[in-house]
Amino acid sequence: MDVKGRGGTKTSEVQADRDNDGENEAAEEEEEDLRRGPWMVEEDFALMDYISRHGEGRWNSLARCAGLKRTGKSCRLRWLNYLRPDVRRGNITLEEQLLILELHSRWGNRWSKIAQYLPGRTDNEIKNYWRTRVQKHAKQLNCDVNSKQFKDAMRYLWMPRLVERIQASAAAAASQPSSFPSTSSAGTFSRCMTATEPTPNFTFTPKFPRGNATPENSSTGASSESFGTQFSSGSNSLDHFQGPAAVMDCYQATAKGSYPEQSLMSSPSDNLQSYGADFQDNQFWLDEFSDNLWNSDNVWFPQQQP
DNA sequence: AATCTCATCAACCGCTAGTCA
DNA sequence: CTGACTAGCGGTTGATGAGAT
Repeated sequence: MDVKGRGGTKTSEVQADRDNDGENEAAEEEEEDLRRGPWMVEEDFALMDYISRHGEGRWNSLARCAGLKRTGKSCRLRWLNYLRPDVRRGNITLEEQLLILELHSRWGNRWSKIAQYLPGRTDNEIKNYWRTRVQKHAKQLNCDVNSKQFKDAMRYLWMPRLVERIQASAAAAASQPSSFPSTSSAGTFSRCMTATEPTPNFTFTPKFPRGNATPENSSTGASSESFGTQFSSGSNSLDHFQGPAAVMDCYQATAKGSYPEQSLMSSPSDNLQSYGADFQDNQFWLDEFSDNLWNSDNVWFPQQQP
């Protein structure tokens, strides 16, 4: 990582950036104490050790007290994106892809909000996924990622295809004599998860959201009982969001040309009924797109790695 | 074997909103 | 009310590794 030699401590962290473009000597004097770039193992240990003893707190003072020559901002980011015990590493699963697509269509680039519904995943990770996979493909198709065409393609082609793959994986897993240990999660989503993760070498204990606070209007938030129940436990801003299983139901129905009685989306302007009409309008374009889609599965559905 | 290209992702930046004295 | 400070968000950058040439 490039060390630009800008920034500073405490107030100067932001202020130095804004005021002097690295020419303020006082700020520079302060910042020479600060480390930037990749974290060293010792730093990670120091941060983890401090948080395990004292918990998270005010990040700037935490950084100082832990003896870290880092900004509080940097410590916070390192903890949230990498060191937190419940951070989930590894490939984004098909189910997670489906959720990301669905939630992004609903909320746009609200990465942290989307991340709340993918326990263990960070906003950064989801954002990276979107940029590297989704935007890349939009680019290949010469259409804007925010265009109606691309969104329709996602909804009518990519997402149903994801559902197919999830089902296929689930079926394959079911036919195998328990070669994978069952996870603690119940429900459609978690059943599928085992199929795409041959080596689940982590203990998945989702916290919701961000590991501690009350989940968005959920009373069952900290429970690790079930992916599914967590998703369906919210009620406020998610409205009638039914969780991954409902997402899958919707797209199964859509793929078959029928629509569920209860829309996944609560907004009248954003429900599957209207998608049906839109679908007719865009049939021609989607047909072409579909060809492209089937010919580039490796882009849409990169191989899961062990 | 060397070099180039591309994809990925950790870490940074700027900005905004919230909190508190 | 105001200003200082902090936390958190979304956008961007750059290091790195893998695959292609």
